[in-house]
Amino acid sequence: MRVEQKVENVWRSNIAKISSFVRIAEARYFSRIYKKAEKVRHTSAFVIFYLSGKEREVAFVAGKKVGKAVARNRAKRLLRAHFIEVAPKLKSGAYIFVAKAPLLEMSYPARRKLFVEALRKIAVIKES
RNA sequence: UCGGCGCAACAGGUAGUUGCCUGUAGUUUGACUACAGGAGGAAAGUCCGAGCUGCAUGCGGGAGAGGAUCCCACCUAACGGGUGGCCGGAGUAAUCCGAGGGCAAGUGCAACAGAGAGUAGACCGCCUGCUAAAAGGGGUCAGACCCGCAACGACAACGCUAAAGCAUUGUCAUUGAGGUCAGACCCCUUGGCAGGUAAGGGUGAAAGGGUGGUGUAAGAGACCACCGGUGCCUGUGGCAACACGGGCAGCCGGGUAAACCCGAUCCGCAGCAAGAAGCGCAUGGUAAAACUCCCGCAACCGCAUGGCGGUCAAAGCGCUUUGCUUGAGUCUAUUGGUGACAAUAGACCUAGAUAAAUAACUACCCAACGACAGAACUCGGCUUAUCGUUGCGCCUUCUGC
RNA sequence: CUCCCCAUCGCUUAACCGGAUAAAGCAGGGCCCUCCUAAGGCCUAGCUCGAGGUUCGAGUCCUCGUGGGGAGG
Repeated sequence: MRVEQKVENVWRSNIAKISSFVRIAEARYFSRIYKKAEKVRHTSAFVIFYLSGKEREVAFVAGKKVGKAVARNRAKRLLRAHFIEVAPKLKSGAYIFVAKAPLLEMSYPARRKLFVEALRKIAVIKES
């Protein structure tokens, strides 16, 4: 219930909207998704956590291992850019993408292929 | 020209597709549309200085603790920053570098080596005196002995001669030089003892001014000349640091304060996770405070009232709003100044996010995938990281003409 | 974001007020001992986070950087 309330607040304040997905901003909500994630997909460049639900929520994370501030920002932007491409096809629920260091060294086709394949493996892309 | 030095600017661009943040306006108001704007020279490290905000009533002052700075003048809101100079060092030069007060206030430290390491010091050396019955060398003197030599004399023998005499041999005596032995005296060297001496050697990172002379037993600032340095007085130039001189003085008092410390100057402390407001939650009568202390004034409270004592009532948690971007602002021109910078005029508004916005992809340009790298309250600096491109000014050991 | 600490062989610690060839234990390598191993004995390699500065001399003092750690919602 508490989490739902937080989500309401986020909605009301009208911040951080990406392609009809709302950004996740609450630290406790993050750890909740990490623990209860229904599907977790590891790749060489990033990790995906997915928890199904009515709302459409997303977050992009880059830890200190990725690099300095510039590298972390770029990693999150790359993940966000790929996410926007496939966002309309995704099922509703909470997504968290955690970047890893090798992401920055990959070329665009390789990144895109890896991203789409990973989402398809956990079966969250609606077949249309 | 090669090479080098200094200063400044830029930090990929263009087009298309899909997207992000903020503001303004509009609409069918939890959204959408249009327009405008949207990281840096270091945004970094957090090393300094401020603004701003608070810190047990406020204002003012003082002391202590603690910290910082240290040639001079100027610039600046301020600074430990900058500019110009001084001094010292590097370089042919342009130019660059320097935490650059005080160890002739005190206390401490200097391993090893060395005689001695801070009121200096005698290891070698140099010099003086004493010692010697010690050792060696030299000189003088007189003596004893020795053997042969030389000279001269006496005697004897033999030979020659008429004789004087000559020659040879032997013995003795004298003299001379010589050798050996022990002795006396003197000198030198070595040794021992007592001193003198800091010129020289040697040790060390460092040995208590340097060079030459006088002087002395040998030496020494013991004395003298010149040079260096220190202190005091003083002249010229400079705002000053200081520079160039003159005179006097004692003879010279080494290094280390990024050792304790002393002196002068400056600083109250904490930080936007400061602080303020709203809504909600759940407690609570003791917890919470930002270096310590003193004085004065004012306000208020209490009391036993010309005085004495005192001064917080909330702190917390969750969310939202605010602080939050117009400011010691930026650009241009002119003037003043060697310069940092200042003044005047005009123009401009230039990110304010909050899991945190500038992106992804395609094509082309260029030698280049492009360097270092992402605002988080805001400024002024410093330091560190950095692929390159361009412009301006300057130097001349070297390369070429 | 702000404010503080720390750094010595592979690991855990020493090194006094600046004076060494930087020390010890464990771990490593070699040899001895043993039928073999363990234990034990002997020997051995390996370190002051990096760059400057102060000093005659720096692990120690100072500055800058690097890498760790902590506190504040």
